[in-house]
Amino acid sequence: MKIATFNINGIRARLPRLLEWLEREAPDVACLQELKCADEALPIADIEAAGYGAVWHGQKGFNGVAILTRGRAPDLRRIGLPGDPDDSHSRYIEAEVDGLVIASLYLPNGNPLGTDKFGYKLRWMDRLRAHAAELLAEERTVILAGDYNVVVEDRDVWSANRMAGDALLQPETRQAWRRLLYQGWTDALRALHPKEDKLYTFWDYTAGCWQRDAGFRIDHLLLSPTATDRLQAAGVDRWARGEEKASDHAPTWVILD
DNA sequence: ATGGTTGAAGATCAA
Repeated sequence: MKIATFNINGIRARLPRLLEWLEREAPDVACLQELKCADEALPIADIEAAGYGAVWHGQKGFNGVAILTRGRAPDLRRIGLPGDPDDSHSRYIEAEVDGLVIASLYLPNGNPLGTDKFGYKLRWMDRLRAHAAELLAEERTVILAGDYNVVVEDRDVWSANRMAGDALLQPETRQAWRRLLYQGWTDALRALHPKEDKLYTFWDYTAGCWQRDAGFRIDHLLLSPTATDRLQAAGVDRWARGEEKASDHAPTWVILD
């Protein structure tokens, strides 16, 4: 069973890229982020024609998350993280698929530092950790997949020095990541590629970042203990980033037996 | 030196 996460950066502008990737890689589950469209504007007919069902939480202009499943629609479990009824951002959706609990999440970027955007990021991470603890307490097989906007280690970015002032690699950001992981989650890509220094999943559009492989590893799949027991493979579909009119992220995936 | 690019909205913001 192949489960992927893909920050699509505008599902309408990127629809040909999405359909091409679904056909070529045939993921059983595709967690999407940055739909950048309202609920009613999602091109569901095209997705269904490609053989996928979906649940989604859109938002006009920015954010927006979805879970696509091959053959049929997933069973929706939750839209939005608990803990802040005033949070209007569409950044979390959770569904059940073949006995697995799967979440598609778009963690706040948090830039620039010195604004409430960074505080919002850290508060959102607190809420994610609280909800993740509840999922583990259910003893279900869980995959938390998405754009975490967290550079876990210095080697997960092309230049930690040049990016030192970025919200993605602040000590507070990494501390919040570790608090989440130490509940018992496994960072699937890193677990299967412990020595690989360029497991990048994102390359900025500017300054020739893609051409000189100046990337970031920020799209992650966190696996619960019983999901980790089933982990067979993990990777990044780098080819997708090199296509015309590509998203700035590449699809990132795991295979469970 | 505060650059560079993209999408969606709309004459700017978020990334």
